[in-house]
Amino acid sequence: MTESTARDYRSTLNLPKTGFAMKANLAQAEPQTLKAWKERGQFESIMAARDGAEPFVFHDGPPYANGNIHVGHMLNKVLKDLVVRSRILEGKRVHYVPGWDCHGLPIEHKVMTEIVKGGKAEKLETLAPDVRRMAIRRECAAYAEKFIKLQGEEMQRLLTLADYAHPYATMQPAYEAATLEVFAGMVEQGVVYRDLKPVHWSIANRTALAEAELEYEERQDLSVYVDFELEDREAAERAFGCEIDQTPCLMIWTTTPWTLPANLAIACHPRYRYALVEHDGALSIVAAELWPKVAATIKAEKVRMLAECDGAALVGLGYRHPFCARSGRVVAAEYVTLEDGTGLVHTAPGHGAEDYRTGLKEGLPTYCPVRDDGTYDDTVPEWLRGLSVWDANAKVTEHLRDSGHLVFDHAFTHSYPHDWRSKTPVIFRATEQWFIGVDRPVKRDGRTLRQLALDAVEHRVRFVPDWGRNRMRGMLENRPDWCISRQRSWGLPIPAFLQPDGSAFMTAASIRAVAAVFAQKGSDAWFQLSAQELLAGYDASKDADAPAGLDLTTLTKGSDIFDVWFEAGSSWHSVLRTRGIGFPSELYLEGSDQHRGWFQLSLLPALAVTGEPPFRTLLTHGFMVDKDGLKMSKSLGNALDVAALLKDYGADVARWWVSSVPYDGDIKIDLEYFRLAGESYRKVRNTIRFLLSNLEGFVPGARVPVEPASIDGWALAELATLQSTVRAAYAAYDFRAAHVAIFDFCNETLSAIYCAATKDRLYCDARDAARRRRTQQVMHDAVTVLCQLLVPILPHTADEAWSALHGGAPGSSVMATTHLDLGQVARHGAWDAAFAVRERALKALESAKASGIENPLDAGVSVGRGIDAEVPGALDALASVHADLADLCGVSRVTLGGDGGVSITDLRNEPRCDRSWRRDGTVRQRSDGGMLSDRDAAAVGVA
RNA sequence: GCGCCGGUAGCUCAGUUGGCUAGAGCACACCCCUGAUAAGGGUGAGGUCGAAGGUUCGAUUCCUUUCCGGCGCACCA
Repeated sequence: MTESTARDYRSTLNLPKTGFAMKANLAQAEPQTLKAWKERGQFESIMAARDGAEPFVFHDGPPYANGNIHVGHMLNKVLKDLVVRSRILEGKRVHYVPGWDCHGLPIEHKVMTEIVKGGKAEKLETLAPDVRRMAIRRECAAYAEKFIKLQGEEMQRLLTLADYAHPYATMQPAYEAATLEVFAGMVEQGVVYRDLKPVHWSIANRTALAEAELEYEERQDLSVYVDFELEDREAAERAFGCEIDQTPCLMIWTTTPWTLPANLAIACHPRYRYALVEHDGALSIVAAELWPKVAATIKAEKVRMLAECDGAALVGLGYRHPFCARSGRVVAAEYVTLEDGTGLVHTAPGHGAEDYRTGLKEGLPTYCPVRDDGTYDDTVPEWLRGLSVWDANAKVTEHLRDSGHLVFDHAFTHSYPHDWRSKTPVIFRATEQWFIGVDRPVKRDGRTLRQLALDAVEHRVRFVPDWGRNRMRGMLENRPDWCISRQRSWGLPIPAFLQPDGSAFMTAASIRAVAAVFAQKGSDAWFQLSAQELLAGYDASKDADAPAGLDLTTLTKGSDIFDVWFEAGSSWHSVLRTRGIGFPSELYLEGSDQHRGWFQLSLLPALAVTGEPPFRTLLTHGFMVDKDGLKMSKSLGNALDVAALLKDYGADVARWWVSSVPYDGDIKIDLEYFRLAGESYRKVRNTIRFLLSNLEGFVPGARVPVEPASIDGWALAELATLQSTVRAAYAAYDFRAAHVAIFDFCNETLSAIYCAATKDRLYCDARDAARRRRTQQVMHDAVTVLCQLLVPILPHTADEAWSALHGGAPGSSVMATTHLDLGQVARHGAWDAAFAVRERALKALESAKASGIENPLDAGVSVGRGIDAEVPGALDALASVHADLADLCGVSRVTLGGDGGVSITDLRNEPRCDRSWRRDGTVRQRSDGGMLSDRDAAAVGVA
């Protein structure tokens, strides 16, 4: 029995064999899979297979149709796909429609930049407004179309499953019409109104500008320190708690003297200290901390600080406007800082964003005496009327100097916004805008949108993670009215008309009439048809809301468009209801920035129009940061390219990584993580490959019975547990838990334990031995279940394995199946004891290596009564699973009995089976001359 | 500046209502197998749980402060 005489039985073994390759080659294979899916009409056939099934309504938030997709899109789209696919496997019908946000400034700005670069801007200016807008819109539409196509392909390359043949786009006529229907509903509910709001205004182009159209340049302005005299000296005495012999003044600082005619209030910080100071005989109030700086700036010589008080004490004091016949009062504002100025802020609600908010809060009018050409109207003192605001700076300053209100003036250089096209400085000017009022009662039930939204967030919407509720509640409590109008070309027109007296005409019925036109011709119709043509379907006599004396022939079209968020925020109607998919949606899933964005701006219209929140669950994910926790950005150079990732690792590995990530909070992303994900993917792949390679020749038919006391029974019970764990994890959107459970099952339960333990029987038992068939049955079940549990994460690999499992049959897809019903799987109680033995045996084997027993098959394990001290009742329990105990420990045999605990016996002196390499006590020379164990002799068919 | 979230082994993460020697995977070290082989298996070494206070018999877990990072909001009169 030396090595030279050992016979080679290799050819008699059932060695693993499969066409399922070890190397996945995803970058090459996935595009082909994708092509095959498309040719087969995978999405359509899955929808057909789920025809009549219970729907799971899930709705895609539209990304902006601009640029290539980035890792943030990848995360978002893959997470969504995990939901789509896992619900389909549960038998649900998921009609998931991908969408794009098309309108808006980023595209218009990009297109305008091209036009300016191409030298076509001047020509554009010569066109009539509608013609010019159409020219811009055509370019924008083409741009959006291009990126919808590009991004759609990139998203499909991620192997996401959706109705890509029929996406929604906010610029589609049907979508636009549906958006107007939502708007009509809101008008009907009485929450839409028109009011003044300050915006960046280009005097040169007489148009409002968005932040992105501003260029900040250095500019020299006149900065002035101005005294506003208090109305009531006694009130000042009370505030400072001392006697004052002359009426003090509030000293403000501004770099825009031209806004002083619109001054309605002076803001102070309620918690700062303010000082009453005497300077060269005058008495002023400024922030205590700033006084030394101010005193130096205004070159005051004789200064004296008389008293101090908190800003809160000043609030409510009245003052006289230095040159307008009215008074103002002191208000509190948290935004007041001590960096510049005097700590008292000149407030003109018609000329500043923060001033405007303060004005709203304090009930001040949004007063703006400046007309669209930058000149004052007739509400200002006569000496200013008709004057340009730029000329007014000097004039106002002179006037203040003459009246003794000017404390100091000097030239001041600062960064100031300019119109990017005309390069002229812009001003803040209040203009008429459309708003959705969150504190106006909704006609249907009398509560306001804010109340409805807070109630929905509190009681009617589930948040994943839960803290999203707090966050959204906070935002809803504080949000101002929603300004929905923009003064741009690339967007959905607000279908308002102007009457000859300048008032707006727009009713629910008139909006619906325009919507019908848009449904046919798209919103371009607004620029191509006359007001009368647009309202052809409108009958004022049937419209109870029509204003008295309405004459349609005198109407002209308004020129505002919607805030793009209104369009996206209408998708619950424009897509879900219009397409009959279902309402409300079970789930909206976006980045946590959408608490303020899409979530909130979908919630408000839906509540106004239907009284229902458009979603039952809001799931948010965090943002990608680099491995040091810093934000991804092109300028930092730490951004990863999706196309490169797919080329290097493939979509399945990328998805495997996404599924492993705890998505609330920041998500660290780095190339290294993809390499690691690739390795753990390979582990799962190889495990499946091993299972498949041992199923060759196994014909699934009548189920082979699986005894709970066998290792196969144990594995089947583990499989059943895995299945329910992973399904529950998917149901709870806990993809990471699903990922970890699947990985641990493949790595530990299967690869380290079950596959290792069953190798011997798979290779050495007779091909059709009952024991081998039983193991194959469980392995077949395992591949089936794993494919189904994995397909949401690894759609390509799962289908590849599925095809291998079914004899390479092309055209079959796991996605067409529902989870295998494993039935009631009994769990035998003896396995806990068996694994306790295994753990001790492995440790003992490790130390036995020192005494020369290096191969576990050269060892036996004996388990005595001693084990009961550590694991009560173990020895008796082990008797029932004795048959598979040696395989479980990887040794040649296990003997039970005696007094010891778990110990290793050296079997190197016993004969070794030439075929199975085991020393199980039955090995002897057989009729063919080989040394074989009983089992192997029978398998080979020798006596 | 304000609101929300996170900071546990080299890395990615678990740690239920405060309580047995703080867990897992990867990576690492050593070893085995060579009939899953550009595979597989075993054993082991890694942590003052961001920092500082406090409550408690006891705190990674509760409270306060602080530092670092992210998202959102606001701001530069």
